[in-house]
Amino acid sequence: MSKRQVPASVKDERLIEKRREQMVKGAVNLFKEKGFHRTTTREIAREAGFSIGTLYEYIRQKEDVLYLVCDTIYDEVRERLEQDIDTKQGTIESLKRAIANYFKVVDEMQDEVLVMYQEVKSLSKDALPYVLQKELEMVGMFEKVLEGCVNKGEISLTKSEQKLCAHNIFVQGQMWAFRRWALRKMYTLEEYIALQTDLLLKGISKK
Amino acid sequence: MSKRQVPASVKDERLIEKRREQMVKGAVNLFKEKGFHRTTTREIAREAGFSIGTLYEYIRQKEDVLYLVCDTIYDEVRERLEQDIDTKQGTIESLKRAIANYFKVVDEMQDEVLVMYQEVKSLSKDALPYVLQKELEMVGMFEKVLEGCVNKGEISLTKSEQKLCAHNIFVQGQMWAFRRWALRKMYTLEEYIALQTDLLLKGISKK
Amino acid sequence: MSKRQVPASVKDERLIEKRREQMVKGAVNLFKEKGFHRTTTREIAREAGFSIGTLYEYIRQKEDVLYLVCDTIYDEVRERLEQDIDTKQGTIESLKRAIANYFKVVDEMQDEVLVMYQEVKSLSKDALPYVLQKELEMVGMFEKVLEGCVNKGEISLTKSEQKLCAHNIFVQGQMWAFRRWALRKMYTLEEYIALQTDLLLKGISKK
Amino acid sequence: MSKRQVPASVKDERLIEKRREQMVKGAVNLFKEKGFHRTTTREIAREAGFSIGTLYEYIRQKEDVLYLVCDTIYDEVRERLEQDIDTKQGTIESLKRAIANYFKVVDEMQDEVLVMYQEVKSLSKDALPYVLQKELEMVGMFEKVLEGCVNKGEISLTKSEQKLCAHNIFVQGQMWAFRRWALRKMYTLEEYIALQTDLLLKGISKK
DNA sequence: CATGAATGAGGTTTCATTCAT
DNA sequence: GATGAATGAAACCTCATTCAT
Repeated sequence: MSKRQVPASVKDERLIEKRREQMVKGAVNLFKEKGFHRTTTREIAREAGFSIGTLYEYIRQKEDVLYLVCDTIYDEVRERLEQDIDTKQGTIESLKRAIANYFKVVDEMQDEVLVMYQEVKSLSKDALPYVLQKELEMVGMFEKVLEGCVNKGEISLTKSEQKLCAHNIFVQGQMWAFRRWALRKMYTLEEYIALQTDLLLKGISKK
Repeated sequence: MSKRQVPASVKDERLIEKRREQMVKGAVNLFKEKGFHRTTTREIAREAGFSIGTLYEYIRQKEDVLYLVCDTIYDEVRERLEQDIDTKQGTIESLKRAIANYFKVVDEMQDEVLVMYQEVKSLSKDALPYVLQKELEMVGMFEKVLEGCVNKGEISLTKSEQKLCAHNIFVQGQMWAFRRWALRKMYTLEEYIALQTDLLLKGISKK
Repeated sequence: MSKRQVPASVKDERLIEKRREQMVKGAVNLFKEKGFHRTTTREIAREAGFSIGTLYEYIRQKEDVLYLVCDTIYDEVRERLEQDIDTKQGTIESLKRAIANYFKVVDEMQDEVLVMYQEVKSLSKDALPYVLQKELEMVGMFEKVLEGCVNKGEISLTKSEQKLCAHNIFVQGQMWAFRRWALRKMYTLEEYIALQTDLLLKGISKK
Repeated sequence: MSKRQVPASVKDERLIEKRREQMVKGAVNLFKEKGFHRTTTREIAREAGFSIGTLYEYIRQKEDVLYLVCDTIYDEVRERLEQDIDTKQGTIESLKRAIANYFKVVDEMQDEVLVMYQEVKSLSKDALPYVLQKELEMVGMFEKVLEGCVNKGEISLTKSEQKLCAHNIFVQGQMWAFRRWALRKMYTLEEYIALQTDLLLKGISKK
């Protein structure tokens, strides 16, 4: 499944990219504050720095903005993950680093993660699969890291456990954004990383 | 923080309860399908089986419906949890049962949990705290169970770990609802319960 | 043109009178504050001390309340005028007394006068004539007093001037209510009475 | 106290002026017939010749239309008064002319005057002062004329009497609009002017 | 005779989208 | 390629009135 195209009336590809960047940037700010549905297209245009007419030269519908926003955020998160993760090393240490780095990315992009997290469901049946696919790919990255560790004999997990574990890691990262109302009162980011890593590795039962 | 009151024009308390039940039931169905914002008040009224005028005899604003929906769902989930959970026993077995029961409740109420999960953020600043409070109370129940186990020496966790672990359990239950698009393809409920419980207890690192 | 009947479902005449009194009293308070259109029938019922259902046992439409209000106020103003005015005496003194008394009545009933003044126009084409008729009757009282003075040779006015002068007096009384925002800052009631009487009698041109 | 601004979404000032003119014109017609409260925003838009959406590009609330209507009418009345009145001459003749002209303006604009007269009270507490201020300015114009006459020794009035007299003149003009149901049956405009001027100057008591 | 729950027409307002300039 | 005025469907909400109890 490749990238979903959002048609524009304008031809100049360079310009399209530029305008859409402005658009997404403005939209994230607004969605953060009021959510997708309470944000108007006029506000998006104004925040992006151009007119409502221009906005519609680069999208067909309001929902396209949401898609672009989600798409952009996922791309950025993934890109930053890819830089940090070494899926081949297969050491506990590399797993820990992957988790820590991912949690840090979430922390730095918490607004974006939150927005995306809360608004994906507003995407049309048409656009949703593309975004979910991206999520699966990211989960897949953690799966790879785990697999590496298993292969190296550092940990022992069935395929099923690997997959679930990858989902857990992914969700625990998002948790830091969408449950910050509760977690932030209790932990710093570093504590959160340390605790989650520990629980993940050792479990809770006595040895 | 006690229950937040939604004022009604109608006086008969019995009737209020009955009508609101109809209302919530209808609303959940609609929210499930189209989300809060895409659902109109007229649709809610129709689905509930009465007129738009009558709807507004029992609420002041559309948002009140959302609050009542969230409130009702939380109450039901908690009620069912309370029946099943034994916070005093302090055995690993009782912890497992608590988790399994909670996950089963989430499974049975997956539509409701999903709705609530996705729409809480649409609540006004005014209503949100009441709902978050309820969530914390439920997390607190798992904390108690964990504490019981610690006290009995069955497991060893710091206070901090207990709290985080309770959050994790709670979120992993919700996960079964909000990530069913991915999880359902891989696991049955029973498998999910078994795997999560195992990971939680033993962790992933080799003994 | 006799009194316009507002039909009631209830038979007991005594009761009708009592309920309508309550109704008018409550309504005047509300109209004073928010005007006829912004006042709801429910509010009228509540302020009157009974239920919306009961209200509609004594009127057919909301507008009937307005008619009853106007009717009642006019009757009270006229009644109080009739007590004070001596149309036969024909002295300047009696004219002065009539004016002073009328202005005092307006002052005491300023809320009612204001309400009536501002809301008559909301009466239906059907009810309006009855109320205007009452107004003409009151103007007629001043006309009589003026006529008395003319007949006694105290003042000299043509029939036309008498009529207009009566209107002027009547409106200058209402003025005290509907322009109180301006007049009250400049005059006490006594000053207002004295000045208006003086201007009326002597005019402004040098003798 | 300067002009109260009604915000528009449209930027082109020329266009705003034009559209608001259409709007006010249509609204006066409708208010004349059914009053402010019984006129719908849709009707106003249709009468003005554009869509409901366009209407709301030029106002924020229905009440803004009423404010613009009142504002416009006052401005027009005043403008026409200013053209005619010579406040400096100080002759009885100029006073008579001022009154006659004012009464003629009221006669020509009787619908507008009536509308404004009956609906000002529906203005919000926010907008009312601006309109009352305009009324005071117009009263002030008559005050000036009277003052001129006093200074020239043509008439003799105390300051207090001048002020009241100005109010009387102003109200007697409006009377011709709001009591036309009674006055028109008795007098032509010319008769009304002649009689009121006469009564004003000479009073009613015998010389 | 009194009540108040139910109704739904209709009010005001918003806002995604278009299109002439 | 950019603008922003115009549109009107459709949203939320109110409230006069009815009628079964």
